[in-house]
Amino acid sequence: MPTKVAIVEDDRLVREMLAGFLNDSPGFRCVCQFENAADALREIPQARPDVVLMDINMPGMSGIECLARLKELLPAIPVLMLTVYADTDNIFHALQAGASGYLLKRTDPDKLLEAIREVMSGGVPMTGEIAQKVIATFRPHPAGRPVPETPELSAREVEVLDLLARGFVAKEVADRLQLSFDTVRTYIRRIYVKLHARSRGEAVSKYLKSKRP
Amino acid sequence: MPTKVAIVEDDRLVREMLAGFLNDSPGFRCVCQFENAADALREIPQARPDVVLMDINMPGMSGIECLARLKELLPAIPVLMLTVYADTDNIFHALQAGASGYLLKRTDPDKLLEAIREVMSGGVPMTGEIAQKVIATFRPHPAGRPVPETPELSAREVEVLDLLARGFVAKEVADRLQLSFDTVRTYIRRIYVKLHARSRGEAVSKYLKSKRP
DNA sequence: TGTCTCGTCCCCCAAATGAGTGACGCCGCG
DNA sequence: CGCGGCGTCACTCATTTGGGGGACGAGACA
Repeated sequence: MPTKVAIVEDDRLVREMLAGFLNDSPGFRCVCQFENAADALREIPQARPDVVLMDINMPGMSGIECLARLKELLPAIPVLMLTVYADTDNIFHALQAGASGYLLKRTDPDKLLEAIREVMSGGVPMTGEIAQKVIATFRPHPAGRPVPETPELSAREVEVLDLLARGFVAKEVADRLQLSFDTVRTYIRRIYVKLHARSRGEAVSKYLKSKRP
Repeated sequence: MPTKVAIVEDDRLVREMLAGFLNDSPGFRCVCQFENAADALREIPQARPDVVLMDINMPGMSGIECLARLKELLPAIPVLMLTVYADTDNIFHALQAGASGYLLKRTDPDKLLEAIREVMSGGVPMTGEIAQKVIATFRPHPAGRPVPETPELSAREVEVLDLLARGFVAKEVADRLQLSFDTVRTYIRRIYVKLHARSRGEAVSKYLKSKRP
């Protein structure tokens, strides 16, 4: 019985070429394809593929969000992320959400089949490029601790974050710290990048947790 | 030597009547008056009054914010809050920020002098009406614990807050919980009221602190 | 029975936020 | 000596938020 593959990819061309390629490869079968995350979430539980190939950049729900939700429905299903970008942030989020592998789209087709086989046998395939970034993320800089660390915020950033945690809005922080509003917003943005956060709530929560674990 | 009083009050009429009244009262002296919080913050450290009468409702910086900052500059100076509103929220914030007393403006003038005397001798004067609300705030409902409690959030509210702490925005929370966007916002608003918070950051911070003190 | 809290949803509005850019000077590390 | 990180500020834009309302049914509690 061939390995049943589901494809989630908004670009029709890429999607169909991928499906075609899989169907031409002995031992693989594309059993369903979706052009958006919502459809995928709805149909995949019925389709019961063995593995999902998921694009990250899609209009509407992102592949990472889709991955996270899919994992709630079907925790066991392996999902391979496919993307054109090798940016640390997406990698981080995808792995955190339970991705079973992370491939760049420019990966050559044979490697893709290999990766699917690998994932089916419990591996976590990723290109060397990605693997490097992954280990970099988990080992901040020097002689590393093995756990994901809070990237160290600068003193100013901590000041700002602390005030945010105490309920002040950006404008009030600016007043208090005698800074311009835009400066404070710059800090907040940098904090988000460092903490992999997207909102006040997440930043504050990670900040507090890093203080008292 | 008379007690030196500073007045912060935007309403000119009220301010001057108050000053006049104090200056007519033996043992009291209004040494400075300000029509806004910013001026007060700038001048009060120089003027060195014995006590500050602070209005809450002022355009621009509120009396509570002014109080908080003043306390950073001069932690020892007693500040009496004067307000027309007896709403729990302002009381809560003012006391938290270090107010030494909380009077309603409709308090009769003699009581005001008495309150100033009381504050000067280390007391925390407040009208009975206020005092009631204060104790109510510190003792949620039944047979009370003496410490300020996290008002218990409902199960749904906790669910929402938890997702907020994990970085989801209201819309995403709605999707995840299968609720309408407006419903989620209603929860968030109720959470703010219960937690005396004004933002994601403050709510999340109080929530996490209540879980691990 | 009346009054409350919940859970759910709806509307409006002004202000705050996030995101994307861009810029400039300073400092430290290689 | 350049490059990156930091601190500082500016501008634009769509979206989200916070803060007001109001509404209705289901239970709880009195």
